[in-house]
Order: sequence, then structure tokens, then C-alpha cells
Amino acid sequence: MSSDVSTTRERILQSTWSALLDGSTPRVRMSDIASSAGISRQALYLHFANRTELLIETTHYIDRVKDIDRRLARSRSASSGLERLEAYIDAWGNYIPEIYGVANGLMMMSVTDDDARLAWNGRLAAMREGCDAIVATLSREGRLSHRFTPLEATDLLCAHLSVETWRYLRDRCGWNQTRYVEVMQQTLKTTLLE
Amino acid sequence: MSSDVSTTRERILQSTWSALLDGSTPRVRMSDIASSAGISRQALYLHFANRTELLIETTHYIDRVKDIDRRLARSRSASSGLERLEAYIDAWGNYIPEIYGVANGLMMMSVTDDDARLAWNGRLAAMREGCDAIVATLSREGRLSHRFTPLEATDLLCAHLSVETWRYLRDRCGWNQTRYVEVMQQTLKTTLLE
DNA sequence: AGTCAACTTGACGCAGTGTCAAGTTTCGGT
DNA sequence: ACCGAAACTTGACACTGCGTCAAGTTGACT
Repeated sequence: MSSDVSTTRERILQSTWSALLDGSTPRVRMSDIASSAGISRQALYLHFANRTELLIETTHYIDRVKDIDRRLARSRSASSGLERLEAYIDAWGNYIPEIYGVANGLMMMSVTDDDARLAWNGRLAAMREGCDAIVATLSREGRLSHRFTPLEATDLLCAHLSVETWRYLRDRCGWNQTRYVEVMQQTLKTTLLE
Repeated sequence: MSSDVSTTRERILQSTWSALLDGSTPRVRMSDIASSAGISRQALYLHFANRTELLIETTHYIDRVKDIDRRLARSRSASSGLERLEAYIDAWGNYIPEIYGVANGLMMMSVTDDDARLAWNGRLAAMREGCDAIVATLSREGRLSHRFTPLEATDLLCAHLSVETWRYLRDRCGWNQTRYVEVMQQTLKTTLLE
């Protein structure tokens, strides 16, 4: 579109991201985002059809800025299942803090808004794909615990790495990010491996 | 207060519980509850100050009807830490489906409503107390994994048994209740025990 | 008959989303 | 330098759902 690095659209997306990330406001309103982007509330609707679309576009913005693909590449390129698992937990676990605000926003809108639900389901499906590939590799290597089917193992891996679990341990239990990743590494290895 | 088994208050609480439990309505409104209890919306406010109070009272109603204390008693009376853990996972894990609707309602209101937040934190604190007692017993017996501090072990136990994790595995992954409890039993034992 | 509590009906204020209409500013093209 | 379109502003409004208020109605108990 434009080569200008600071188009209004970019500023809106950046403001949305920031507003959702700092937990100072319990519920981020359209007017909050607007004023923090330095425009009127109505101008938001010149760029995004509604709140849901704004949140969805913000997730794409974050993906672009934070280059999630490159981050997950190390997991995909690792040779052994164990290495893939470790790299994935590291990459995804450290990505959650970046997307938490928007993820939370989408999750809450999912209750009433179909578009939000679809978008959030899509994100989860993409994340699950990564988990599935890891479990498949482990299973092929015969390293997967006999306690679960591969499907269940994928479910468990996803549940452990869910945004909800991250929030629980970080927000409610006060864990720091480094320890969260460490413990997930340990726990998932003892849980999933034979 | 009253010996009448079907006071309006009881009917309201029952309706609230049912309405929140069956996931047919994405967001349960005060008017939904009222009509399902066979009264006017305004009459709700003759019995409960607001939505938050109604939800809180509903949790107490469920506790009373489902006799959660008796359910958890087996865990408290078990002699070994392992037995306590198993009994607790069984009792709590099978209690979550009962309270899920109200729990979810309180969690969502917690974003904006302080009373809801306090109430939900209270419920979690009570649940955590049980987890803490189990971890303490395991620790005393020297059976707790050296990988975490007792505090971290309690956090992990709580996170595994959280309503969010239950919802993830049941709703999103389609697990059935029996398998959920089984897997939690296995997973938590391999995770927490030495 | 009188009173009191429980309940109803219908109205209103409030917040937040989304829409509409009428203006103003900015900026590129000629 | 001017025109016109795009971007943006201001101010209004509809809609939903919560919570409040006021004026009735009903029905049981005395």
C-alpha cells in the first residue's frame, strides 16, 4: 500500500496492540484506542469495519512485526522430536506474551461474535499444527508415552501451551517468563515422553 | 430461612444454574434468567442486588445442593499423599462440570467487576488450599519431585485442575469427563511425584 | 376491610458499539 | 494556484444490556 512507515492504519494497529498489552485498563474500548492513536473514534471505522476486524488485523500486524514464522523455523528444522519439542516450547512460550492482549480480546469477543470465534479458532488450529507435527515425530521415533494416543498427546501439549495456562501461571501465580518456559520444558518432557 | 422447597429465590438460583450450564445461549442475560424462572426481570432485583451477587449466590447454592464438602472429605481423610492427590483430582475434576457455567460467568465479569473478581479469587483460594495441603503431604513424605519448589508444585497442580484447562480439553478437544479425570490422574502423578 | 410483601408494567439513565450526515483539512494532480 | 478526492472531525442517533425508579396489582394474613 504505502511506503510511509507511520500511516494512520499502522498507528491504529500499534495503539491497539499497546493498549491491549498493558493491563492498566480492564477493558479496552474503541475510544481508548482512537485517542491513543491520536484520531477520533469514528476514524477507526474508516480503517476497520468493527472491533473484531481490528483485533484480527492486529494479530496479523504482530505476526509481521515479531516475525513468528522465523521464530518457529528452528523447531521445524530440528532433526529429533525432542529437539523440535524444546524449540517449539521456547518459541511459542515466548511468543504468548506478545500476543496475549489481542488473544484475550479475541477470546472474550468469541462469546458473542462469530467472526472473532472463527479467527481465534484459526489461530489455535495453526498452533495445533505445530504441536501435531512434534507429536507425530516423537511417535515415529517411538519416544511418545504409551499413556496416551497421539491425538491425546497433541491435546495435552496444546493445553499446556495454551494462553489460558500461561495467564494462570504468570498472572495468578506470579511466575516469571523464564521460569514458565523452563517448567513447561520439564513438565511436557516428563508428561509426553516414554 | 423458609421451609418451602420452591421459593422464588430457589427457583431463580436453579434457573441461573441451568441457564449458565446449557451452552445454548452464548451470553446469559438477566432477562433470560428471569423468564426462565417465570418472573419479571425487575423481580430479580428484589432478590439479588445485581448480576454479580446473583452469580455468587448461585455458587453457594450449587455447593449446598451438590455437597462439595462431603465430596472433598475423602481426600482430606486419606492417609498418604498419593491417595489424597488421587481423591482430590477425582472429587474436584468431577465438580468442575457442575460449576462451570457460573465459574465462567464470574470469570468474565471479573474483568470489569471488583466484587466478581473477589468472589472468584476466593473460590480459587479455597481450591488452592486443598492443593497446597496435598503438596505439603507429598513433600513431607519426600515424594515430591525435586524439579519444583512446593509452591511451584501447588501452582502447577492448580493450573492443571483449573476450569480453563478443563474447558480446553472438554470443549475444544472434545474429551469426555471420564477420560479427562483419568489423564489428569496420570499426568499429575508423573509431573509432581519424584 | 386493611395492611404488607411479593410481584408487575413501563419508564428512564448509563455505557459502549456501530451508523449516519454534514462539515473541514490535507494533499496530489494539472 | 486551483480543483477535487480522500482522510478526518464533530455531533447526532439507534441498539443492547444493566441497573433504577415509580406506580400499580395481587394475595395472604389479621
